[in-house]
Amino acid sequence: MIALADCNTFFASVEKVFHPGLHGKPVCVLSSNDGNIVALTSEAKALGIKRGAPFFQVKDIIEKNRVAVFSGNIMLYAAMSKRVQSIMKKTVSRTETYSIDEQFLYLDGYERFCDPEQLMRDMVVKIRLWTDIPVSVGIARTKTLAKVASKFAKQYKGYRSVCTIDTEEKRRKALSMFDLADVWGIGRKTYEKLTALGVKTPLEFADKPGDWVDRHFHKPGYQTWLELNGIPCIDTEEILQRQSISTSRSFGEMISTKEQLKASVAHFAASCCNTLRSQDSSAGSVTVFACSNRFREDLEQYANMATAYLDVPSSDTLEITAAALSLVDGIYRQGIQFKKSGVILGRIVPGSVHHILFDSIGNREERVELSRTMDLLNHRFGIKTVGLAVEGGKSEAWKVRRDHATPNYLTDIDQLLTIRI
DNA sequence: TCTGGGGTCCTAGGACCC
DNA sequence: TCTGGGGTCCTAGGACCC
Repeated sequence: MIALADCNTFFASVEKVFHPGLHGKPVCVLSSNDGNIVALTSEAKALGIKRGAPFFQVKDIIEKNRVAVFSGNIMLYAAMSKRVQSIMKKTVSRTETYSIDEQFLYLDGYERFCDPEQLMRDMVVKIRLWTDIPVSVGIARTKTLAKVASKFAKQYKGYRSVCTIDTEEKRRKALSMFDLADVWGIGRKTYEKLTALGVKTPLEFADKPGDWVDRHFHKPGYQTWLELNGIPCIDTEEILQRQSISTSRSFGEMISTKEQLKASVAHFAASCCNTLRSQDSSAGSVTVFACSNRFREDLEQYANMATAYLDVPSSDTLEITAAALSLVDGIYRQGIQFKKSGVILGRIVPGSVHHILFDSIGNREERVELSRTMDLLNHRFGIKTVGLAVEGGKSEAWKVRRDHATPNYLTDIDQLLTIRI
């Protein structure tokens, strides 16, 4: 059996930990640039606010109902996620991190000396006590069914945070009641296609013949079908090395000069390189993209991207930034109001330094050491204590807007929570 | 006025090989 | 005038996830 432990409305729950007065009140967390709603409590949902909605479109509801609003603070959420994860990892020996707020826990063997459901229930209580984060757990034979179970655990208080699908009867009942569009692996397109084919519930889908599913939905749909029928097939291996690393942002204000675009790209390239080195790896390709504001129909639309391949995989900020900047020359266009740009590093391989026989760069060790020293200074004295001059000053127009930010309570000694008595 | 970011996997089709 | 078959690798784009 496998369990999925899911933090309830995670980002909003973290904000509530540090703002205890918000208990039982509507809370929303915003995406980068305060653009969209990315997390919201049930109280906020009850007001008609939907996940993904642009902030400006629901501003009236938010102000009228005094909904608490926070700019997303991913550093804070990642730090809290680690604390929650560490409790889960101490509870079960084999776990797998699926996302910032979800963890799979392998329960095979535990039934020999305890009740797995009780084990999970005790874990949920402990997490609540130690971190104040509410968690729901679903237990079943496959990951997809465990996801279904966790939604039931969240939805119905009677389960006391843990729901188990361990019999054929429970599986069929759960799938007959579950919303087809909420099944893991069934997105908008697949849902539309299934509906058009007359399939209305996950149970009807699971009861279709396998070759019918394979013909219409190929491998991904077939895997979901197997999992819904209790046959595990979604890979359980931990992904040790990421295949790409990217940084991109929508700008606070649109920009039009090549210098500004280059400053943003240099900034994102440096950020990608930092991630690259932090996991002791190198990249073999650099992709740069930039585009205009797709919502402004009155302006000329433009989007372009370009990729450079490095002779030797590298994690050197100077080399990768230089490659990224020369790509900007190819995709920049005068007269375009740019709204977003980004850098994607690909062909990731282990190791920070690589060599070939005939190398145009002779001192790779020293150059990566220079980059590492910059990482160290920025870590010790704050982000962007040192950087490349081409990244520009602190108040660039392309910087994001964060009007409702919570401090980094857990990761910055200067931003600890202050309590007045 | 204001509309997110970071990933993975699959597939079709083109380029290339013998 | 007639112009194959089988295979691999790579890439772009789509679909999906949180």
